[in-house]
Amino acid sequence: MPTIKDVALKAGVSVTTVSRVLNNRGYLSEELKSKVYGAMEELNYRPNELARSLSRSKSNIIGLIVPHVSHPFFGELASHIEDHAYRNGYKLLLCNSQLDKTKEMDYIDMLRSSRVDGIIMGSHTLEVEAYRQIHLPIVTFDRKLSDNIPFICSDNYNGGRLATTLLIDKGCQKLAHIGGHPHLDLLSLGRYKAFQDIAEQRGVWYTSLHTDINGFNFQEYERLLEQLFLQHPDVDGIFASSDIIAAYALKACQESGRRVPEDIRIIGYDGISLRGLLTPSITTIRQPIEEMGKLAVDLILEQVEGNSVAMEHVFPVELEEGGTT
Amino acid sequence: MPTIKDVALKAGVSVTTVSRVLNNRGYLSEELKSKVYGAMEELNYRPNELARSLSRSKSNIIGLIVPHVSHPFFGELASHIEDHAYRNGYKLLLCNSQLDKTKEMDYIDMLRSSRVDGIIMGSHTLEVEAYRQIHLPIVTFDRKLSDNIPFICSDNYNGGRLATTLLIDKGCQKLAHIGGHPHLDLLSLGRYKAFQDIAEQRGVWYTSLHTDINGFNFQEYERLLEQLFLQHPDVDGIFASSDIIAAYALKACQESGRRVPEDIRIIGYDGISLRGLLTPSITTIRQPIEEMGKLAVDLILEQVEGNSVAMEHVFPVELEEGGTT
DNA sequence: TTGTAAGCGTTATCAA
DNA sequence: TTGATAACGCTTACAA
Repeated sequence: MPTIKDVALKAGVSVTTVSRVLNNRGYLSEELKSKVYGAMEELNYRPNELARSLSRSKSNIIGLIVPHVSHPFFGELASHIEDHAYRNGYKLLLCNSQLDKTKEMDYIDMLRSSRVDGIIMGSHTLEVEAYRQIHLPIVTFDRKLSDNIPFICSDNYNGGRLATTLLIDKGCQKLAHIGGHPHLDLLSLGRYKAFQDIAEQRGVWYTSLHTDINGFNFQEYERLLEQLFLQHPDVDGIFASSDIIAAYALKACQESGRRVPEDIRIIGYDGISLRGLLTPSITTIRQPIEEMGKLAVDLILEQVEGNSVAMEHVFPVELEEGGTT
Repeated sequence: MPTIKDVALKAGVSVTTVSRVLNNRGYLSEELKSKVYGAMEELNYRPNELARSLSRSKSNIIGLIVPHVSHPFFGELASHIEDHAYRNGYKLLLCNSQLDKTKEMDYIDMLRSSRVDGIIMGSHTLEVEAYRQIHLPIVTFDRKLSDNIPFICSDNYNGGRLATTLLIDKGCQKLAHIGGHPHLDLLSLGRYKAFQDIAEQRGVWYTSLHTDINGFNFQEYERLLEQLFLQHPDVDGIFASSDIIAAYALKACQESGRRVPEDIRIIGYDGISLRGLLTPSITTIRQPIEEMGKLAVDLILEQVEGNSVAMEHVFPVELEEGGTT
């Protein structure tokens, strides 16, 4: 591969000049520019980003850690993050933690070693202290790690309120909530909190199930629903904390002969675009995934530029009725 | 951030020695090792991968270009690629081309500038020549670009044969195929070819629809199905070239009062894990996505190490019956 | 306006 | 067994 030296030689100038042309710094005559560009063209020269990054102490890489990109919510989020990063001249290093502590820690180390300019955390299996040690621009999703790490989330409590209220207004009398493990003190617990509050305020019976700490296991969702219907066959309203869980709930209902929404109503959370592919399409609480992804990138960029950023970024949610309520 | 120099100073040795310890090269007394490791520990030292990469001319990064990670098939594929790369000490740079020529070309340039060790291409919107110019270890999915670029695909023709045969054996008499744009000379066209061949051999009527060149637009799938049922309301068998398209077909059937599989049968392709979430679950031709992803990484690694690799990697497919046939 | 030379943090080649 | 020192390819004072 040709280097800046080769270009300089061919153009009959110094490397400094080539570098200047490359970065458009200082006064450069048109003649000089075209001479240098010509040489680059001829040699099919591509500046070595590794060298640039080393020299500038800036890699233009953002690390993204999520549990699984194959989970539709994170897939969509990652897509938006990638696109926004791209538009800002950044590259994205993709890390699936699989909610494995070791892998997540490994990745944090790798990202630091790779001198990424910032990390977007969509997975949080470690102790708060581990994140504090990162000393790099960070943004997290759905978790408040400390007072000086910005986080992005949807208005979980309001989402939970909307969902629960809808179920009750439609006449449900025995509610169930299915969500992630509460031990992970995620902000999404607000959904559950609202569920409890509203159900109690309205005097409606409710129960709750959750995945084990590893979450995101599709088979587990099936198991949970089996369990629910075994213990409480007369549940007539389910608030699932993700559209995927809601989809499994729908499936379990259909397979057990329950009519949706006549016998039992279901509402999910997230608003993934795949929800429209089910029949009936799932009623959900939509988070603005694209805007949230964009903001994550913006917050990293702001921090990279040394600007201070707000810590709390709560996005409004919207009830989107499908056919399951 | 502390550098190797700081470690050397603190340990009272030269940087060469620290580097040796870091890379475990040559004879190193236990005493020396622990002295150096101790210093690293104390300083919380992390080797700078940018510097290492520059010096070794090897980044340990693989670039992955796909149309959209948010598409379940590519999401799963990306997950497996990521995990296998991780297990081999490689990082993954994620690029969504969105089937946009400019973006794809941009990314190829970015990846070359970033000195990635290889590129896995799951998107191909450019002319063959553009890929030939890359001069880097490459692997492609579902497309043969030239005689010396290895490719990975499933046994598309056999998959198409299995799918079509099943529909006909079950009694379908008017078949429809829905797939991607045939202009992209992808190997997945083999599915359609088999569909035609078998239908003709068996003397069954058939028609075919395809997306426009940009593909992967969920709304377009809905439009295509509307069109199909308008023109051929009596179609009783659909072979969709992806499970997602099949899911939209299922939805369209259910919404138009067609009973599946009584009135019309549907079979998809891919075997994404989300297919189980639909009711009824979709019959599909399963590709071994995990193995294919792993092989992609392995083929890059082999090339990186200078070994020659086979060019054709065709994976067997499996018919997996769900409730739509 | 252009060039020289010293970094950036490693690894690798020689000597000692 | 360890250590100077020159790369790796680029940016950036500082000079000219």
